[in-house]
Amino acid sequence: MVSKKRQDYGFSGYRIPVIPRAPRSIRRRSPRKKLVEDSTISAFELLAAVAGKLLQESESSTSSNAAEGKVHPGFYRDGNKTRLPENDKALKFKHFDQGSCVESAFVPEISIQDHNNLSNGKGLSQAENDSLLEHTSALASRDLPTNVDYDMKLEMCKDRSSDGTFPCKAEGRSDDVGDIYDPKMDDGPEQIVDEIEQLSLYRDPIPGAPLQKHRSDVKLGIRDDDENSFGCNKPSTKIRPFRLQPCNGYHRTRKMLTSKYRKVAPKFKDREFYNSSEGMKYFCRYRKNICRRERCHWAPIKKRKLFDHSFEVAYDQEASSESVSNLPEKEMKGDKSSSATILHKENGVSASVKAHQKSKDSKVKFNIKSFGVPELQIEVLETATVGSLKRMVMEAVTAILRSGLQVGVVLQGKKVRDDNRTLRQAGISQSSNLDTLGFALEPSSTHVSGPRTAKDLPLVLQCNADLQSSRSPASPYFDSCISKASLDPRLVMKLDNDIGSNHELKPSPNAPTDALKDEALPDSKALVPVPPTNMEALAVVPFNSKRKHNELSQRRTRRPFSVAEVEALVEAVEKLGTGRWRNVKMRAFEDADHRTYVDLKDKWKTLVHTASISPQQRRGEPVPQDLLNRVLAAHTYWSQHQPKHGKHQVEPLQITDSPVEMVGA
DNA sequence: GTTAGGG
DNA sequence: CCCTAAC
Repeated sequence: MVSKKRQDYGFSGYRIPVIPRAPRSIRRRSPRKKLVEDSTISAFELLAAVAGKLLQESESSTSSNAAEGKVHPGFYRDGNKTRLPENDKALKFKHFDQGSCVESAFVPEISIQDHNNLSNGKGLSQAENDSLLEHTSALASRDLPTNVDYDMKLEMCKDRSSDGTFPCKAEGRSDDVGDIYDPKMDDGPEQIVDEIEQLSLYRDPIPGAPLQKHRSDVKLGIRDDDENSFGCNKPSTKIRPFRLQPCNGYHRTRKMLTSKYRKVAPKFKDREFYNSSEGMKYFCRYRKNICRRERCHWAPIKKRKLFDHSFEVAYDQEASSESVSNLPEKEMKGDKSSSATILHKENGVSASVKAHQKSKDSKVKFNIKSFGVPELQIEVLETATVGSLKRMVMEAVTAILRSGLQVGVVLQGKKVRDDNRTLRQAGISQSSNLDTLGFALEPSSTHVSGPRTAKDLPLVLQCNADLQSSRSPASPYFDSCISKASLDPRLVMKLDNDIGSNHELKPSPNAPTDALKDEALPDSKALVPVPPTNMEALAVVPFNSKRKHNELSQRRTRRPFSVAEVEALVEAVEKLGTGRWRNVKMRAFEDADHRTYVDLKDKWKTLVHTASISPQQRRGEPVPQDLLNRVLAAHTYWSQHQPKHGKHQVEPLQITDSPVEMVGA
C-alpha cells in the first residue's frame, strides 16, 4: 500500500524514501538543526535592542559604576576607552556578505547582581552562568551579523578612522579559544566581551580588515542576501564546538524556556535580548529558521490558538503617540556629537536614534543607535516563582516578536504614517532638523489584534503561571521567589490562575495533592478549588496550565500515573482486557482528558514491565505490589484469552470481588 | 479513529 | 510520551 504521503511528493520518476512527517520528526530528532533554523526577526532588531540597552546603560552610568560591576568596564564609556592593540584589529567582527558587511560587537550587559536580586541572593548557579556566557558569546559569534532582514545602511556618526580605540578591550587576555568554553570563566562582562572578540577572530574572513574602533561607530551594511550566510561564512569550525557545546546551563535554559516556546515561536532566530529593567536583566535565546522575511512570512498570530487561556497580548496602537513629546527632558537631550539622540517610546517601543547630516549631497544618513523592544507590562504574584516570571517575560517577548514588528518613524513627535511620501516631503532631509527624528519598533498592527481595546497598556500579557510546578521535580523552574518590589515598575505581570477553566488540577478533599498545599497558593486569588470529579483528582501531577497551547505544542509534560490511576487502569483492564484501550479509557478515564487511550495502553505496558522486574529496579512512585500482581495476573489472563479480535468478549477477569465504582463508566 | 509495538 | 504501521 502506498501511502498518501508518498504520492504527494511530486517527484516524477523517483520517489524519495518514506520520510516521517517533517515537522514533528525533525523537531524531535534534530533539535540542533532546529536551533539553527528558527528565525523570524532580523538579527538587526535584536542587535538594536541590545545595543540600545547598552547605550542606555552607558549614558546613564558614570565611571563610578565600574566598581559596582554594573557596567562593563570601558564599554561605551568614552573616558575609559582602551586602545585596541594592532594585532587585535582582526578580531573585530566583520561579516562580509556580497559586498556588504556587518561589524558589530554588541554585547548585552550582564548584571550578576541583578540576577542575584531576582533569586533572593542565591546568586546564579553555575549553570546559569554558563547559560549567560553562552548567550552572550553566541550573540556575538553568530547572531548579530547574520540573516538580517533589512537592507539597511547605517552610517555611524563618528569618524571611524580617527582613532582605533576599542572601548572594551580587556587586557592580557588569552588567545586560547578553549577558554571560551570554560564555564568557570565567569569573570563578568569584561571577560565575556573579551571572549567575543576572540570568537570574532574566527569569523573574520579578512584578517586584515580595517579595525573598527568603536562599537557605536560601526558601519552596518546589513543585508539578507544570503540566508545561509552564517554557515557559509563561518570560516572556522572552531566556533562550532562552542556553539554546540553541551552546556548544562544552556540546556536547562532551553528546557525552561523553550519546551513550549520552541514551538510557540518557532520562527525566531537566534537572538538574545533582555528586558531593560533595573530589576532584571534577562536574556532570551531565540532560534528560528533561517529564512527571509520575504520568503517566510511571519505567521500571523492566531491569538486564541497561540495563547489559549494562558497568554494574552494586546497592543495599544494609539495611546502612545503623544508619549514621544512627554518624554523627560533628559531623554530628549542630544549627545555630544553633532547628532542628536532621541529616546522615545511609542507603542511601548523605545528607540534611540541618532540622525546626523554629514554628507554633502542630498542623502540623509541615519544613525540608528538602537531599537528597543516593546515595553512589557507584567503582573505577577509575589508567590510566583522566578522561573514562572522568566517564562512569562519570555512569552511576552516571544509574542511581541512573533506578532511581527514594523518600523515606525516619528518626526517631531508625530508619526510619519505615509509611507509614500519622500523623505523630503516628510520633512526628513539633510537640512531639516533631524534631532526630532525617531524610529521605533512597533508591533505590526496587522498581526496583532485581539479583544482588547486601545486603552490597554502598550503591552499587557496575562499568563498562567505554574505555581505548583515550581516544586515539582518534573518542572525545571526555579524555586526562588521574588518580591514584586524588586521588579521594575514597568514589569507588571498578571498571573491568572485560571484554575476554574483549567482541568489540569482539581483538588480533592479526599486526596489533596501536595501541590495544593504548596505555599505558592494562598495568595493566588484567582485560584478556586474545584471539587474532584474524577480520577484525575487523585493524581499528583504537575500543574501545567500551559499544556495545550496550540498545534505547535511541544511534547506533553510527563504526568506520572498515580496509584489511584493505576488501580483504575488495572481494574478496567481486568474487565475489558488488553486491546480495548478505547473502552478502557471510556470506562475508567472518561474525564481524564490528559489520559488518552494510548497513554493507558502505554501505562499498561510499563506496568507489565514493572511487575516483571524486581522491586529494586523499579523507579518512580512505587506501585503497590498487590496492584502489580493484579497487573501480571490480568496480563497473563488476557494474553491467553485474546479479547482483542473477538467481538464477544471473553469473560472478564474477576480478581476483585467488589468492583469499585468507576467514574464515567 | 484504534490498536500494537518500537523508540 | 512519541511515532508509526496496520488495521
